[in-house]
Amino acid sequence: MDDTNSLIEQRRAKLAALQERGINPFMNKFTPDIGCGEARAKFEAGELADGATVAIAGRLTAHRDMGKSQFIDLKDVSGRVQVYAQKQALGDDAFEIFKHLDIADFIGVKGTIFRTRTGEPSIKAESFVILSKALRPPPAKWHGLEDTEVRYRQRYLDLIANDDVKDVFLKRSAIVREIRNFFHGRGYVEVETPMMQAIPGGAAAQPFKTWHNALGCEFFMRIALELYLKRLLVGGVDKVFEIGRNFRNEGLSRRHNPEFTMLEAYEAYGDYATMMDTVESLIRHVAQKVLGTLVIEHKNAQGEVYKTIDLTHWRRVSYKDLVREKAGEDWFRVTPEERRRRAVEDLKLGGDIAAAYEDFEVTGAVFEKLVEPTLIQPTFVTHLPKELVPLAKLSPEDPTTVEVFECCINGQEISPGYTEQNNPIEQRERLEQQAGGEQQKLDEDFLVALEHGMPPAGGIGIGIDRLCMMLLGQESIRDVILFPQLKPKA
RNA sequence: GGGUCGGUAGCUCAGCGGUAGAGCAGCGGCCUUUUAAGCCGUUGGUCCAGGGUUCAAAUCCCUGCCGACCCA
Repeated sequence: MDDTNSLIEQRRAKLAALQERGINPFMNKFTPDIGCGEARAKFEAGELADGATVAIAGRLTAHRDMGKSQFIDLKDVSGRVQVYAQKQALGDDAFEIFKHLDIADFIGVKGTIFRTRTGEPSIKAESFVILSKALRPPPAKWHGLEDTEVRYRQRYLDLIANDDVKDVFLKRSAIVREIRNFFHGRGYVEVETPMMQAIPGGAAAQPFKTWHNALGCEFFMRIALELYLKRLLVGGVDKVFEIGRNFRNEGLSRRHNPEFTMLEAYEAYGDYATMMDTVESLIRHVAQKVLGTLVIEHKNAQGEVYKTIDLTHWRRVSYKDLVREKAGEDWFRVTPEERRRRAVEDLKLGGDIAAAYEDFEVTGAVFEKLVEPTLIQPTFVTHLPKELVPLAKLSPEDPTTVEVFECCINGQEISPGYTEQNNPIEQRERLEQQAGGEQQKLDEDFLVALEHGMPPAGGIGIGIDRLCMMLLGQESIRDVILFPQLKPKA
């Protein structure tokens, strides 16, 4: 990145030449009165009259030199518009400078809008100023930028070169906005809770450690939002949500980034069933508002649809029924030894089942490896074994299970939801089991809060990154996170 | 952590033992309604890094770095 090459040297020489002429190629201020794409659209729609004067600004993305006249394209977030510069209109000196503008420079242009012979809405330049001289060449003209490493490390180049990438991130922003709108519309309160925690709770995951100098103690980056939001239920904030970053010190993959964005929402007097309705309504709302459809098509590079997700139908089915579909009707009636034998021999899960796995983990592997990846269409998997979920309440109909769901779409878990545990005594027992005897890992402050009384409540979490993958047709989490984690370059 | 693939000009890539290549971009020239403008000319390289084999290495071998995918 500290490299120099002839293209950079040329641009620096142009910069020096401009400065020698008394031109400042990094102007402090230029105020456009309309966006580039906006001007074009309004002209096409007849809202901007032929010959109207406009001031536009943007990045120069292409130029077509005609000798004594020149066409350039200017681009801003609203889109692209063509600018037409003539030597006789700008004058010899200014036109000479105009001709030597580089692709990627930012300029401001004042002129009149008109239509060229080929029908292109264009701005006939009357004057222009250089707003920011680009000292490096842009990566691509029409191939786009392909190098994944450059795309992720220098995402700004990806956004410049690949319009479809920019579209994904603009839509991600819209998705988050609509999530907020949805919850605000239902009377939820949005809050912010600590990211640095003395005891990282609410999930089973490896945390990142950090250190506070003045307090002289260790902190952990949060792995979940849950325990603080429940404190707020205790505090009387009956409908509460937070959208925030979680940090998990685990492997990176196409579906995992060390920091990822989570939504959690809790509603007093709700339960897992009302929260299923909430998740379904939320995702329908977001898809309809952002994408204008409930039928999501994932397309490959050739534009062919290879996967369709239909958000108009949401299946609700128990964990056990799904396991039976894949592993046999009598799966839960045979002995644990027989289940393990079948999983390893018949279902060929030997590589996924450790010798130390308990019986429920054997079934868990069947679900995770054979069921979950097949759940492309929206499916609420309900009534998970109680061993899997320490923070939920037992199901009265089947006390070996808890009142929870996992909403799976696109072959991955998008959202878990529970009838939240509010019995402080049972909660303590479950957390103690989970902590495995490490007393200092128990969040005593949380347990004290529960002892003060938490209303019965339903809660959900939604992985925003995975939701975006599903809605935006991206198969890698790195393509919905602007700056995904990569190993630092030496 | 293991396996597979990849790293060559600013970008996209070819070359796979015998002088470092193409298209586009850049630079110069012609052209005052073009739009992947066109035509003519032309510059540009630590072939990821280091070691080895060889008369000769971008190319074969080893090690390392970075990335993608698959698996754990």
